[in-house]
Amino acid sequence: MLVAEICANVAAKNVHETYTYAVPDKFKFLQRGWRVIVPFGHRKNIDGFVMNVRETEEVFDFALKEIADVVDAEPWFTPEMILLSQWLSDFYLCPLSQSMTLFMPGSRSKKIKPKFERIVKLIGNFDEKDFKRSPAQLKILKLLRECGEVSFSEIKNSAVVKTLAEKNLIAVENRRILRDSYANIKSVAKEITLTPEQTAVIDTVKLALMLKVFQGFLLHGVTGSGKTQVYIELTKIVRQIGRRAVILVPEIALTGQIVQNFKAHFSDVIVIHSKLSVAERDDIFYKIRNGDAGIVIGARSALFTPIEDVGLIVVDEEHDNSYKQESPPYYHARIVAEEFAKFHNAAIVFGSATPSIENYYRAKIGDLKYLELPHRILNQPLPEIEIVDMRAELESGNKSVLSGALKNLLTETLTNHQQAIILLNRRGYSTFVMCRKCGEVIRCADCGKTMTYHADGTLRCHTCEIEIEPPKICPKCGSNKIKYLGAGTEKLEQALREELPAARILRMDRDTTAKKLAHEQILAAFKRGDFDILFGTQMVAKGHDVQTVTAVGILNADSILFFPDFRSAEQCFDLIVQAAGRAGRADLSGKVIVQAYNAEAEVIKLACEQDYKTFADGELFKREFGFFPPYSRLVKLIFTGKNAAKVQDFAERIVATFTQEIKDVRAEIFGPIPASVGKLFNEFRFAVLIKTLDLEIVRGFLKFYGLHKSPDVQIDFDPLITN
DNA sequence: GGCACGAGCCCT
DNA sequence: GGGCTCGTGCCC
Repeated sequence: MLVAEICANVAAKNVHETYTYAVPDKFKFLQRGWRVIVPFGHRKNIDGFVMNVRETEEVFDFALKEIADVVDAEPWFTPEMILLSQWLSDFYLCPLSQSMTLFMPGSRSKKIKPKFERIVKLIGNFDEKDFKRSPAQLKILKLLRECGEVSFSEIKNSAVVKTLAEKNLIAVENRRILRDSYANIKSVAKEITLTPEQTAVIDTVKLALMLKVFQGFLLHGVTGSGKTQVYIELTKIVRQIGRRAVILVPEIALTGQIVQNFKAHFSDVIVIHSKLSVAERDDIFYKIRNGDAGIVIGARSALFTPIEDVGLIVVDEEHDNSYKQESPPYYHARIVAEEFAKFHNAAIVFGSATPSIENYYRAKIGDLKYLELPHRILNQPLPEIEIVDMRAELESGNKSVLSGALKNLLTETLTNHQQAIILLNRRGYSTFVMCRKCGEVIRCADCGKTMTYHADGTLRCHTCEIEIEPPKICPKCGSNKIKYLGAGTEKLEQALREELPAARILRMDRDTTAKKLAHEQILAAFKRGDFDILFGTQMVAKGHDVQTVTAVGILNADSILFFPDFRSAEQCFDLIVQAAGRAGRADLSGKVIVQAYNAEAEVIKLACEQDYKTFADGELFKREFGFFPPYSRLVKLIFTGKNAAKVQDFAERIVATFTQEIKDVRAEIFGPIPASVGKLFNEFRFAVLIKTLDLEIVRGFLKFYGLHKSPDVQIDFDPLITN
């Protein structure tokens, strides 16, 4: 009897095992990797993934059910996809179905109808004089002689097509249309002379590419040092030896530029993004499976395609937090990408102007090979940075969000017909609403975070997206002394309009980019020169390269430092250096104004000097002392439930048990404390943090107590924030 | 996740 | 005794 081990794709944390099903004769072609439909429990139509097929005489002590149907016409999962799924499930303690579902972006298995187009083609020879009395036929034949082939829908006369087909002069065939929303991006490769630094970097990685072995590199290149060109040259090498490349970027919407650059050099670039429709995704996977994609570019999800024989994987802007998935299984694309590279015997290049402290450390101890691009291309200097102390500004009577120095810089920029970028990392108008009498701050009734006032007159919670009317009197003391404090991007907008009325300004934050292509449209308009000042949240500081930007303003540069977290200094440093890096990238020199209340903070100073190594070494010293990554690995547990006391009690018992059992390795456990999002969807949340030298022991503990199967516990390996 | 099953508890 | 909720275990 032929049976199959099936991974049932149910969204249940506690279904980790595979199930045995009978394979009916009509499906005896099934193999590992196929997607099927199976009955499961009381449900008739569950997606299943075939993990194994075998012949057996075994007698089962339960009634075997039969596989009901198959989903596709070929296996969906390649061997590499299954290996990576299994690795994810072992590392992150998630059900296999969950990690395998990552390889089906968009949705569950669906029988997608491929889109076909009817094409009319010329297949025979004809003589024009034979068609004197059939002008309609002649017209079509001439059209086809000119164009080769034409879409059926363009020829409105189907009767004539039929006649010509019967004469064997033309053929009508169905061709699969591959939907690709990035198909229209085209540009021309510019002739580029590589700098000696770029050449040296390329030569080093080339060795690993030629050897077809796994090796990790950290490419530390200052902003504007030409990292993208390095990626392109490496991709050329890997394509020459017949292997493929995967290029990961933090957020595809903000990096249209890299797509453009690659498309200028290569004809077989595929772009993956999370907003792919199921149909688009199927078409793209089909192309990749056929081997028609030599280069896959995309965000995290670009790791989860059927691509084979990959020789190079690039993680661009590797320090970026969007590489961390903030929903189960909470994977970090930086970690997964490296595993992916190992399975493919590929080289992996982590690139950044501000490498993550983790990877900087690995480069220091030789775990990654360190490559450096310390200068901008064309020897353009790094921008000049000035720190403005906003407390002094306030004392001198300037209450605006714009300091005098920034206002002067912007005025000068406008006069010179150049462009400016301003970063303010809070959206909305006022970032909090407070009663001046009793000090009460309006908080979200659901999660307890401070609510933000928006210019449209609403108070919003940026975590739960709850919207309320701002209260006229204080809900606590009844006073009417309600004050709107703290500046967001909307208030900045108002200040710019009032103080620089001639400037054409453009806001970019989550509120103005809600639509699918809004990011690209905003950046394109700014690049065309339709606007003088682009301002908004940190998305204005990411990756893009606008040649005429000479001025950058960073407001509330130190605001991150008020969130006490072991990574806040790193975040602050990255933000300043990355934002400053947008200035003066072509032959125009750049100037940057950094506004801060805590202007003498060491991080601000080092960031303004762009002294990465001093900063990173100091950070390493602090982290070693505090037993934080890279000197430990973190595991965060979030316990949830409707009854706060019960949740806390359970978490406390787990912490006590851990403390007792895990004595012989260096591991520390902290908490429970109310999580940073203390309440969500009407459930209370408590955080527990584990620091360890040995993740395997922690995994063993979590598994022994079944925490990975509990719907009330979320496990986050390598969390971004600790609570 | 979704459902069946059984323990515990209240009702007239 | 019947019917309700809630916690628990299983799904091949």
